[in-house]
Amino acid sequence: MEAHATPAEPVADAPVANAAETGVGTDSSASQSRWLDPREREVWLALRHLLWSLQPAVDRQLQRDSGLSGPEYSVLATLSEDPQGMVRSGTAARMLGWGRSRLSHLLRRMEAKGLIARSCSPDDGRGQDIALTSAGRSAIVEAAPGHVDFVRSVVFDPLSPEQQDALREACHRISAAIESSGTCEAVCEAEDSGCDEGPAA
Amino acid sequence: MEAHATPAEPVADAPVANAAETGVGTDSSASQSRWLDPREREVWLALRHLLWSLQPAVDRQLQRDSGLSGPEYSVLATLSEDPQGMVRSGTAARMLGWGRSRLSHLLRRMEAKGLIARSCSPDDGRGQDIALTSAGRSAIVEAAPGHVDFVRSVVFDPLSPEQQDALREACHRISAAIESSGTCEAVCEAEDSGCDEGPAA
DNA sequence: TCCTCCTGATTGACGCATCAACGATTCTTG
DNA sequence: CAAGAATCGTTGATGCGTCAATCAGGAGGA
Repeated sequence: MEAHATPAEPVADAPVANAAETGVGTDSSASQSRWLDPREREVWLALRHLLWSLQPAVDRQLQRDSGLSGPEYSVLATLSEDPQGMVRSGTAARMLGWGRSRLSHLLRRMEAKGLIARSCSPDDGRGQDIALTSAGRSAIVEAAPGHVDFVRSVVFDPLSPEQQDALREACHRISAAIESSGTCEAVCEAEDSGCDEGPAA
Repeated sequence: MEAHATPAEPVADAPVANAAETGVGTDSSASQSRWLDPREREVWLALRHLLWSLQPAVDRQLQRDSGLSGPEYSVLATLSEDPQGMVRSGTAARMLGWGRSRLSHLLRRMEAKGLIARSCSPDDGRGQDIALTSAGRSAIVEAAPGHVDFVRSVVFDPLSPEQQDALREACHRISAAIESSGTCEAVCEAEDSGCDEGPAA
């Protein structure tokens, strides 16, 4: 059921399985890291399962119903937020919390598909202005309702408001811990962005 | 701060932003999907942020401290669970909740690195037995403690036991909703597997 | 002005995931 | 036993993400 790279109580003195998968408990090894106890293990497995299934599920719904990949949708959504439907590449990368490279690769493919257009000369000769094409706007306008419906059916419908708030709080705390652990990178430099006003159809 | 493909109140009658990013509210569009209200939006953004940061963080920690990718670690962990350190390819795929193709590609690379070995003849001529090499076993044994420490520091330390349980429950519910939405695939067919006993060093 | 440094963005290489198609083997059934 | 079907695993194409290297434009100082 839970399946997935599941752990296994190794041996020795270490309480139980490691993070979520392993089976290498033993006593030797380095560190005196406390293994996860059964309860913690269940928590981690549940979270792990969510990580492995939610993102792909969202992507698949978009792909299936709108022919857009998750990242493409994110870019189009970001552009659609802007009154002009046009933002600097670097700004978009910051808003998305992505690295420039990642966005650049994606924009190349999206430009080829006609979803966005790049005009290379702003006031700063280095930047590029990314603009939503009409095809891009149609795509996002058509994809949004289904996306919202899906998210609602998958994360909101099965949770009570209290559970939703608890989830938000947990997410915030974990995210904060990740950020102060130095183990992130592009995702962390995000700054501004809020919600302007959507141009819409 | 939250940044990320953030929404934007579009226009019209629709309450607010869509799932988490968009800006294409409008009144037209199809469906009468209820947009997310501000509170829901916050929940979704927090979850979205977690999805985008936790998995990469775990992968980076593994890569940095052990030279293993996340998927590689999962495979090694799965093999290490088995007393023989050897399982059928298809079985491993089921335990991991992965597609056969995905595993096959990964195994090819792992075999090239000497982490695992494939012996092609079991009782069933189609299958392959995947075995942990000594190098593979060393790798997982060395990587596990750091992995557990990281998971502990990032998801358990910042949460009270009550919050952890609430998180588990929320994850279960969302995962269940995903599975009954038909928007998953390989991840969902998992069956058996629990925790045997770890072979360890 | 010229040189240096910083920033903005692209590129190529590589690992990774999905999808569709393909051999291969085993099971099933007439 | 001999199709035909289901299963196992691989492969190739393509999209996606990261990293390191690179090019291009702009900013500050001598």
